[in-house]
Amino acid sequence: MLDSIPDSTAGPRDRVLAAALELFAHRGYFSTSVPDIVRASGVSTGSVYHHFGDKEGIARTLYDSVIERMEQALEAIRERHPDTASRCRSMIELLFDIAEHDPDLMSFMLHARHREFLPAITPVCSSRPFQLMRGVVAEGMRRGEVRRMDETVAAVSVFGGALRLIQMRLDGALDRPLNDFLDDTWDCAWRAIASDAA
Amino acid sequence: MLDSIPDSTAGPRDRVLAAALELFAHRGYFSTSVPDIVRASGVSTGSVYHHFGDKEGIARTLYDSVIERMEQALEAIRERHPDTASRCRSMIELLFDIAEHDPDLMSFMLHARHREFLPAITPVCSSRPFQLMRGVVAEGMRRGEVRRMDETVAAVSVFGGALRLIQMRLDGALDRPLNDFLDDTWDCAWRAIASDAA
DNA sequence: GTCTATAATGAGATAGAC
DNA sequence: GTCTATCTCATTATAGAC
Repeated sequence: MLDSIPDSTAGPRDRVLAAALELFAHRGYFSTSVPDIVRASGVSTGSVYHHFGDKEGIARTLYDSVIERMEQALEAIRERHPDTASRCRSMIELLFDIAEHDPDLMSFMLHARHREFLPAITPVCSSRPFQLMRGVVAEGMRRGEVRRMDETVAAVSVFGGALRLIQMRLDGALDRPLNDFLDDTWDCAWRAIASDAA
Repeated sequence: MLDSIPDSTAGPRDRVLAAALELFAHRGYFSTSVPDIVRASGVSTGSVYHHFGDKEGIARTLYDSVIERMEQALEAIRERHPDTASRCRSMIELLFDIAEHDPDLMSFMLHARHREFLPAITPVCSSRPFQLMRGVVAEGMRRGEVRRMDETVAAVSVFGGALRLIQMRLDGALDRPLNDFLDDTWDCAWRAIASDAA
């Protein structure tokens, strides 16, 4: 699993990141001011600017760390599972777990409009974690586990439902935990792209 | 189809809305200042505030209009098509068309973080258009056209892939028009939820 | 209803002591 | 490295003539 960013005991850098993640996830980047982060983290303005340069630097650091940890977790799944179906299922399970266990992290990663405040960022869909997920599906297609079709369509079709469900959960539109829906979600996801042979 | 909001010939109200839609879609709500809207619309600050009260009022008006037109278009599809499969397929087709023909509108409707600037708004997933889409799927389940499962899961599974693909297209991560992917997308979407009997 | 000019606020960022 | 005090400036919003 992903480790959460530490909060109270850690150094100022991590305290700022933890506070920023929570504030960004709940109010959004633009509705969070640097003074808000200063208050919530207990770190002074000067220290914040010393470590991160500017407000955007906080968001960038957070984004990079989130993306990297996500990628590692997905890569670990890819290595542990040999076949495409169990890889994809485990990835959906991971996403559900993170969304339940660390909703702020998932919220920041998923629905934050990063382009609005991180000008040089690549679109979420092109980020390395998503590319990795797409790669798994593409490999499944070469192996005959996934039906022949456009690779992008296959990738969005197998993960799109789960991502949408996560978004609903984060928005408070779903009362029960995501795990309750895992079996149904996975059934739909795999039917969408599974090879007819299998 | 949805009518675009008028731009140059219309009254100040519509000019402001058209300019705001474009600016919000491209830069986001928070990166768009009222002076930006004033410049782009050619309507004065005073007039803008006279009509909309405040900046949020512009976004709210836009949001309501977008949601309502969307709902009407979806409802028209529901009335025109008797069976669940052709209803869902037409809805995906509609979404693709809007995303290609009026990307600003789709962008504002889909990826705008409305909660960040419209405090009282209901989550996108609970908006009436989405509820309508969900209702169509639920009806299909009662009729036996859609497999028995959680209704929410069925709804996100049939539309999730298409929505994800639209997001990629809006983010510039997809070079070809969405229509090129319609058949593959629909095939996946319907396999995900179709009753085994059919 | 529409406009220009302006007020008031709070933001991001810096200076400089410790 | 950390802090407080402060600067600068763009933003939202208003006032009041026409």
